Amino acid sequence: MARGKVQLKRIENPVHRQVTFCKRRAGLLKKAKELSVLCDAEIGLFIFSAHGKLYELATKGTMQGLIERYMKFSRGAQPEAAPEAHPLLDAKEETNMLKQEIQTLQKGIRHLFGGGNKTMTIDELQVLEKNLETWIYHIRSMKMNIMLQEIQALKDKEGTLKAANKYLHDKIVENTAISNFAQFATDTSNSYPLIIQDEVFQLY
Amino acid sequence: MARGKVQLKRIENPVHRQVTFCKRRAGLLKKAKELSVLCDAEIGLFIFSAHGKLYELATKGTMQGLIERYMKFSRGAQPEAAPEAHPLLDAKEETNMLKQEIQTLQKGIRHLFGGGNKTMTIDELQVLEKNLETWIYHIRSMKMNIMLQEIQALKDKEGTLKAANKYLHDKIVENTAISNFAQFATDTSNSYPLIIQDEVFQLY
DNA sequence: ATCTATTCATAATC
DNA sequence: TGATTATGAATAGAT
Repeated sequence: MARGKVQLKRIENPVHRQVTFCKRRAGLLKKAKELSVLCDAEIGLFIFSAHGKLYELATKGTMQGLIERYMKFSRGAQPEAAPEAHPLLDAKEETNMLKQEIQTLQKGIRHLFGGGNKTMTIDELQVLEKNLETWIYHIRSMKMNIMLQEIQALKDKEGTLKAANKYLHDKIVENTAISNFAQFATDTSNSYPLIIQDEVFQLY
Repeated sequence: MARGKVQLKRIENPVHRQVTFCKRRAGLLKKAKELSVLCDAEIGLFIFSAHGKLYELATKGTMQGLIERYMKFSRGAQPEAAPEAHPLLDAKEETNMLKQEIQTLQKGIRHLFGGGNKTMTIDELQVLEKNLETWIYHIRSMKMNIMLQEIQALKDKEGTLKAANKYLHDKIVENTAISNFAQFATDTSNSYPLIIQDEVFQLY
């Protein structure tokens, strides 16, 4: 924020990191108190430093009380489903946070594909590369999830089919035994196939 | 903070209070995230608005996990006041994390590609992943090029400096030989250094 | 810790 | 609400 724009990544120099941690921690606690006073809000905040030290703020009563209130609140909204709802997170905030990243990405993409004439610095490229790697990671997670779901669905379907198959097979054996008792146990090479094509069953 | 110094007391005008609450809440959450990223800290933050709405941030894992850590930390040996929900926590935690990741990803992609609201299929993801890999490849090439250029520039500069250095060294030897012929070839240990600091030459 | 040049956040305004 | 802008705050880097 001063004398140099901040990079939104872990500060590698441990001295700088510690100093920044002290300063920003103080700033954050101050801001939290201000918000609580100005707007009549209850705020619970705890910060674990990288080395495990705890700093906390509870603007009303104790942290315990606030945590209990939090528990009650978030339990209430626990039951599953509601896939398209965005109950807690302010979508706008998240969007704004993403905007900066996306701007960098778009700048990069424009440069790569749109003939943008502005040169990117190596730092910008570094940021862009890191973002892309993150995106790929997310995408791979999503793909993995989708594939796992599909596998599960296929397994379920397989189970259903096998059950139906067995049922039909039994039925056929039974019918065959009744209608043509003479052939019983003489020729299995022409028996109905154990595996039946999926298309036979219109499951859905 | 702007256009008027802030009074550290509850804002009485409800409209102003609401507006300020929104803005400062966003700012506080942002600052908390920044601190967490920059300084490698874990932060839990929850805000109850005056009307009871909850806003929360957990920088690592879930708020549940952070609260548990907080509990352990702040009261090492007290009886459990939160008896609920120990067994399922891990699975739920993982699920919640994935959901959040996916939501973030979807929002980001929506923005990245111009605001389409569609959910992505696995094929689309495949395409996206491939594109991202291509972009990363391009970016790495660009970085490589820039670095190679810089290396070449440095080599050029080195060459220039060495040439200048040699020229000056020759000059000095020549002058020494002329002005103090008696010392010629008698004591080389005090001769001028072959390597001269870069600062001597103001090349630009 | 203190100082200062900058960037950032945001109160007021539209 | 969503922008815009002027200004106060926060703070990165230097001392």
